[in-house]
Amino acid sequence: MRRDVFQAIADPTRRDIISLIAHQSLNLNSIAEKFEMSRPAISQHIKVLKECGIVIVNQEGRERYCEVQPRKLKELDDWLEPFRQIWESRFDKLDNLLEEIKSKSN
Amino acid sequence: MRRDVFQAIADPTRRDIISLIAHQSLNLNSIAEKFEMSRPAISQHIKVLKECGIVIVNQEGRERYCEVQPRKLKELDDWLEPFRQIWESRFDKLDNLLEEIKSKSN
DNA sequence: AATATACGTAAGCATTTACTTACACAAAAA
DNA sequence: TTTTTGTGTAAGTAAATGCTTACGTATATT
Repeated sequence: MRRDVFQAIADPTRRDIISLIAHQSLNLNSIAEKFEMSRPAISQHIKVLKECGIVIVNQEGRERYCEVQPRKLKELDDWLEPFRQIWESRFDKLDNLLEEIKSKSN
Repeated sequence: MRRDVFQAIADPTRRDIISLIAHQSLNLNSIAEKFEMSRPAISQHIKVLKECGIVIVNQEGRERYCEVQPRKLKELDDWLEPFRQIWESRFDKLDNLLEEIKSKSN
């Protein structure tokens, strides 16, 4: 089973979970409350996020607090780096301008 | 069928294709040559990349040149932005340092 | 005109994914 | 001690994914 950051963030629910707990750890039930799917479904998503290192789980009593490891998301940023240089280049900015002009004429 | 940038880059072959043609457009057969899977498999990957806007295809005679649209990858960058602020923060850098020290002691 | 090349796409198939319900179990509360 | 709460996990399932081989078709070459 592939279990990397790219595969983990491919699912929109998992992206929402990451955003939800980015600034404050939440226990599993609190997370699950925010979604319209079953608790076990969320539990399985957390498992994926945990296995690829995006989330770590801190047990406190019977509760499990899920905490994001933002550094792990830097792997995505690193992959993007070479492309960032391209879209920030002058030529790509020109493309952007032309695209804007075209969309305004519609 | 979901067809977004996140899902598109989840597949390692597709990421390799993007990297391969990032700086120079290539026609489909030239791309397929670089991989150990069949041409139709690559064709289907290109279709996904095309449908989500990462790649555009320019036909020249019977050849189809595949060109990356780096701007599209900026959607990823945009999603990452709020997390970038976290991993660049002082606290996360401290975490990083502690992590480094820990790994050196092994 | 016949052949070769560069594709796209359909059909089939094994595997993975994203859920569900049902159940088990440890920790906390009563 | 019994019950409630917070959770993980197993089993089942429908749909999606990533491939393959087979075939069709437009463009170029001979």
